[in-house]
Amino acid sequence: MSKRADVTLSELQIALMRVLWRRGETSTADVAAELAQDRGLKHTTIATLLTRLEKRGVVAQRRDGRQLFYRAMVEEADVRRSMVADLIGALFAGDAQELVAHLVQESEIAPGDLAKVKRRLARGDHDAN
Amino acid sequence: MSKRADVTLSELQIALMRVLWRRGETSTADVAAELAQDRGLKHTTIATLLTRLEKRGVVAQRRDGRQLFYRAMVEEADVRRSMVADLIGALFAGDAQELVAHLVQESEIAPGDLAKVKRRLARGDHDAN
DNA sequence: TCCTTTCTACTACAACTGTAGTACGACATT
DNA sequence: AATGTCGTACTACAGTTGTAGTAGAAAGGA
Repeated sequence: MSKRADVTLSELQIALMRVLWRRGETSTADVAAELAQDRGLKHTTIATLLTRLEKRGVVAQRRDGRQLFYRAMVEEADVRRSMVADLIGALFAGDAQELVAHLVQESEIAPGDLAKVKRRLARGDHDAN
Repeated sequence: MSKRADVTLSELQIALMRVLWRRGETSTADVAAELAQDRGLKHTTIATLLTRLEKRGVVAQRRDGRQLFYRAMVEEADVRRSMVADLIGALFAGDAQELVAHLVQESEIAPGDLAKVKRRLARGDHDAN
């Protein structure tokens, strides 16, 4: 009935997904090109990763000739939702306010920025700063 | 020079640590009692988990007779710091403000609560609501 | 038509995690 | 002393992740 809730991915898997989120359907080679660049991973490694994500249903593959194209089956927002919720559950007793307090205390964010974020969201501006 | 930075723990490992954070030095049996209760885990499972955390240096053990007592070697704040930083890095392009925006958009927190958190921190009140 | 390059499929392998079972020594109880 | 109990140490085993190598088909070039 609701969204496919639990999508937890590793950092590397998220990096893979980011490529697909940004570019839409992408060939293995193109994904590999970006990741191999940034992280020195071999093409076969990327191919393996993509195959596994496909097996999990996180991405879907389409074949065209001998090439495979992948596209994301989960949205970035879904992954954020479930992973943030998991973190809050595990580390902040399920209380999101505690997480915000942590961010301020650890100087991850300045107190004044809270208001800034609030204002920007109030404006319906979901992006800029 | 700085704090032992990278402490990433699984949900279950965090649950273990929470016991140690709350109770200080605790015997295997006592940790097991709490966790076995909540999660239906066997004592030997908890013992294994603790041994592994000890090997990683996350906890330290002290032997008294045939019993082992464990205590946390990392603070909860350290774990929060590194895990939150990892999450922000992986999922919010390193921008903590984006995480806060996410919390508000996904209704994990009400816009008005941002101010509330801010006020309470300004008061130096690091706990209550 | 061969040789080379390109891709995918399959296999491999070590680390880490969740979850226990078993063996064995120390203690407590008859 | 004989037994049962408690607690630790060691072993096990499947699933996931990071990382790749190799084989074999296909496509492109010379």
